[in-house]
Amino acid sequence: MSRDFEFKIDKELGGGTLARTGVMRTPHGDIRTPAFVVVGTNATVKAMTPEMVRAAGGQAVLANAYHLYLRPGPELVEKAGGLAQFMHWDGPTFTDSGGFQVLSLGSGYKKVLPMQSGEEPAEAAQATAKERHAFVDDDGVTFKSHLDGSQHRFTPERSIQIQHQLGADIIFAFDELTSLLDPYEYQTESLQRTHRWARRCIREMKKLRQENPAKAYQALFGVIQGAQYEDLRRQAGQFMGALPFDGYGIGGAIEKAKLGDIVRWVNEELPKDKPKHMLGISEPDDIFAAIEQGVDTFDCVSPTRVGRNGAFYTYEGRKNISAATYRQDFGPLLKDCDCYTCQNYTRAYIQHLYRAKEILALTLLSLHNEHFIIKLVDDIRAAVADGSFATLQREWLRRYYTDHV
RNA sequence: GUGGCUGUAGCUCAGUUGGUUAGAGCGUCGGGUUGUGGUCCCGAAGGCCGUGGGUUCAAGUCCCAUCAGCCACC
Repeated sequence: MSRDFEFKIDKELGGGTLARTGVMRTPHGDIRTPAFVVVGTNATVKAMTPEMVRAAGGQAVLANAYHLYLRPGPELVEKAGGLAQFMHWDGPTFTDSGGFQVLSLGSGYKKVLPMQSGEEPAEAAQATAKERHAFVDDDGVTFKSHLDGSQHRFTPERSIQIQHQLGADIIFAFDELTSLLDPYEYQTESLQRTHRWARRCIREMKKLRQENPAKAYQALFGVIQGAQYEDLRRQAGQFMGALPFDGYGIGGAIEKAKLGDIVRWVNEELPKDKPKHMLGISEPDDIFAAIEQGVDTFDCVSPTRVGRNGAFYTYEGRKNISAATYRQDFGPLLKDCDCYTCQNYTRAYIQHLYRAKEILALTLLSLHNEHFIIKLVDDIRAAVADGSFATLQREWLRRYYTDHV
């Protein structure tokens, strides 16, 4: 347990929900929760400067051990003064363990983790086997770099060592990602392995803290797996909850329709006073569902990724800037939005930039999207605090998902 | 003027010895991307195959004429 990390719950919503507001205290600043953590995998939020991330309301940034291990290497980041200093971000940072990436990037991401089922299982499984670049054994994972195909190996110890060098405030235990397509027997076997790995992560963290007291500030979050099975998720919650983690990440293969249930099962088992981070979500309905069931922080690549592909968020749903109807639209992306993009640029101009493949388009769209999602979470936090969560959820989602002509 | 080359989707081009509803890339129009490969994927629209004749059961493909562009030589 880190002595420099603290989580305090301010307000619980009650009424059959697990929603709450709180504050995470890290050595590099506080995070008011629920909070959306901005993803900066490669020690950068793609297309945005840290000042822009801050202006968009971002409180914390999450980078990735897998990517930074491959390039530029954790030694360099450590030499630079750690992740935050290296990337010029003066706030809290997270790093993910790389457990997800060694499997998802190596073996065909789309095939491993379908958020919405609807794919032919046989076909998908075949593709997974064919493209497989990663192999799991009880000790760790051997995988091939997506950059140059070179072979590497992560173990729980190695992942923690790398994250220790990267120096983020909050780091994650090394876990095994399974696919919804894996049979129950394999999910069970994998879960036991993830739990053995969790113990090894704690042991390695303890050792590193003793060896290097100056870096003892890092908080370690355990990751809950268990796929779509209630018994496995609850079992994971009980097992991991008994270990001395500073907080928990909820991960793994999650079918969209079951997201709320899965989070509830897990959070009913985990200690209430520990912070819960949900890995990789940001669709508005998912955000509401996760917060309702007690998630405190989450992260997602979506706002920047969809932005780089021309999409922008509005209260009436997601739109595409390349749409012909915006050719002569001299209004902002979103009326009454107070982000830098909407305050200064028109849809017509941003469409021109996007069609001309100008890099500023990516920046302006990413900034708006990050701001939009962050503001949504800020509004939800306020609604949890004043008890209006249910009303906000109902009205916000109805407006967003109704077909507007 | 003579000889040669080229005319197929908005653009650049493929189209076998003539053989079903003529294809690709880009562009256009629309959709997708949830612990990030500025990647990529999925749909759709769009073509009197320069024009007119001819041969043939059948012509983008072969023949003739004609128009346009390019090149070379007078």
